[in-house]
Amino acid sequence: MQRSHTCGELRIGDVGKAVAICGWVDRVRDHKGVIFIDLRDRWGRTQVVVGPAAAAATLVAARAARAEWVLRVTGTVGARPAGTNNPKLPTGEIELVCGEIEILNQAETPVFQPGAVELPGEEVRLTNRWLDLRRPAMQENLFLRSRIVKLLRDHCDELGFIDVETPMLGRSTPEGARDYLVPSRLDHGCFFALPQSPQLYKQLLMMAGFDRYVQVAKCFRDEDLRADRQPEFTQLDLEMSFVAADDVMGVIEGLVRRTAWEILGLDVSLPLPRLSYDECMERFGHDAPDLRYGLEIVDLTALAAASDFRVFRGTVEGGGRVRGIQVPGAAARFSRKELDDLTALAVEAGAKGLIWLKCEADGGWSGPVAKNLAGIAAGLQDRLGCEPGDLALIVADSFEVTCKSLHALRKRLGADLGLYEAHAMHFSWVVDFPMFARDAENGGWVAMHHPFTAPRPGDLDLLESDPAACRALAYDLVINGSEAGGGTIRIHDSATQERVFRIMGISPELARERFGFLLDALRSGAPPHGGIALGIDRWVMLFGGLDNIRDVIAFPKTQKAADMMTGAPAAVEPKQLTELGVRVLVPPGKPAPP
RNA sequence: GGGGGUGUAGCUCAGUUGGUUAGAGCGCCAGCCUGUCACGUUGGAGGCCGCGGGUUCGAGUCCCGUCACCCUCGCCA
Repeated sequence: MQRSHTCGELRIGDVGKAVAICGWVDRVRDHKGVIFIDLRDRWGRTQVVVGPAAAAATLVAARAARAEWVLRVTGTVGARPAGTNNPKLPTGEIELVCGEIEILNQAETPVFQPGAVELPGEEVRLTNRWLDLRRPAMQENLFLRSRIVKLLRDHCDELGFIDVETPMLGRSTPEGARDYLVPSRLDHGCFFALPQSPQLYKQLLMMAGFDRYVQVAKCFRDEDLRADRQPEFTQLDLEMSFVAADDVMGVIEGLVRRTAWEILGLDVSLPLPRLSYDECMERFGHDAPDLRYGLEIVDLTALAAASDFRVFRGTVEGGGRVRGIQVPGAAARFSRKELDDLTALAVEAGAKGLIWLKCEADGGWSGPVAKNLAGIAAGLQDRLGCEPGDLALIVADSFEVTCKSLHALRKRLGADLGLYEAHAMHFSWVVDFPMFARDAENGGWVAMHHPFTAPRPGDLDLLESDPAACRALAYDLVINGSEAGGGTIRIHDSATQERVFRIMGISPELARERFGFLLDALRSGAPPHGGIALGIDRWVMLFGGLDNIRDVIAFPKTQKAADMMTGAPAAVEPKQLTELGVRVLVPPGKPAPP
């Protein structure tokens, strides 16, 4: 070992010890007679002091040392002189009185200093990720991630789960997200797909009798990115046999409770609240509602039907809905421009407009259309629970549009009005999802979760007669308005599976070709089973109080799914393409690497 | 693919109504400094104003296009 201690380890009790530490030069403060060097490593920072009595070579090295040089320093731990302690550092009561400095490596002037106060732009951080990852904040994020992953694994291990790895090179299936494809060298024109999730493999492990499977699984989806979405991401994927939804949810609740306690010291009471999908859409307009604050949606359709206001009447007569939210005490807080911004937000979500009403001191409404609503003024106040000073925001449109726009407004207001504590955590389940949703492209039915989801036993009869009404044995874990996990009980008999395929327009022949192995396995003794996958990146982000998934991923991708550090994706040698039987239609602008 | 934001020194940013030589802080280089810890202090170097067109006597500033990064809608079983 080149070092006896780390840079975060030495304390007042170590005074007098001869030690050796290694690390990066965080800062040098050269006072001519005495030179201070802050040496930094993963564990912390220690001040090295080089006095005028130091050996000539040591003085030369200390004067030469620059930011991010890598040093090995030997010397004696000394107590700092009275009045020079640094209470900001855990090592602030001691310093390493320098004996010798060994320069392990020099460093060019860094593009930015990991210890700097100002955070560089993300482009700079991503191109120089190794520097960015030297920053204590980023190191903390990755430590947190490591702790959470270990905790999840330990918990599953204690519950008897077996960790099984599944292939990365699999078969493309048309369902779901766009696949990342890998061309086959031995079979030109054929491609592997990187897994969007190990879904079928883990079901087959149940059919193989493994009973309880878990994997920290890398997943790939070639879709556009978001602040909380990367094209490659990590799931805690698990599956259990002989279970009902409650059993799977129980395991996850144990994980939630343990993680919240060990990471945040938070005592989460179980069971977690459960909301049905329908209730979520009615009360919050979204299937992953942020329950850290109120601003629930109120239905005003019946009231609107009785009004003279043409917009309301027309919407109701057209089968639409009139819904709104009451924003307590907000009437005075929003200027005309800010209300215009809120309107723009609603319009962006598809609404034709936003009706805003301010509840005045005399109890009446004011606002652009207040006079049109005279007839139902009292009714509105009653339904919305508005008092003087409150603001009411109302959208009249189809149910879907009222959901989308009011959800957007709710989200904006919750954040802007500071309706929740910065560190608040709220965990809940959303259950009773519909089995199917309409395909936006061809109008057919598509699986809301995935095509292997079991319908509620009581809804089996609805499969063909009324697919829209059929509910699934599905459950999503929601943390702070973010989908942090989702799972289902799976279909475990081939007959039901084939029925579900058929509803989604997958013919028996197509089903056999693509999922023959699954249907065969289902017919060869498949136990009832179900499972869930947790988005680990999101978990770490949420438990770390962060708002960006890239900060919990060591080497993330940009919005164009590029790696700014390595330059991936990049062109390849023509020879490689020939070997793979691949021809590029539109060559990229950048030259192939040498 | 659509909407929005950003792009000026190594980094973070300012830059007025289009007007002379584009500034600041940090960092860098050099000098001074024996108790600092975001050390202090004096001096210095450092610019394709993302890129390409255009308007103009004159463009960092106005117009058009384009690229990159970020947020967002679509998309994400």
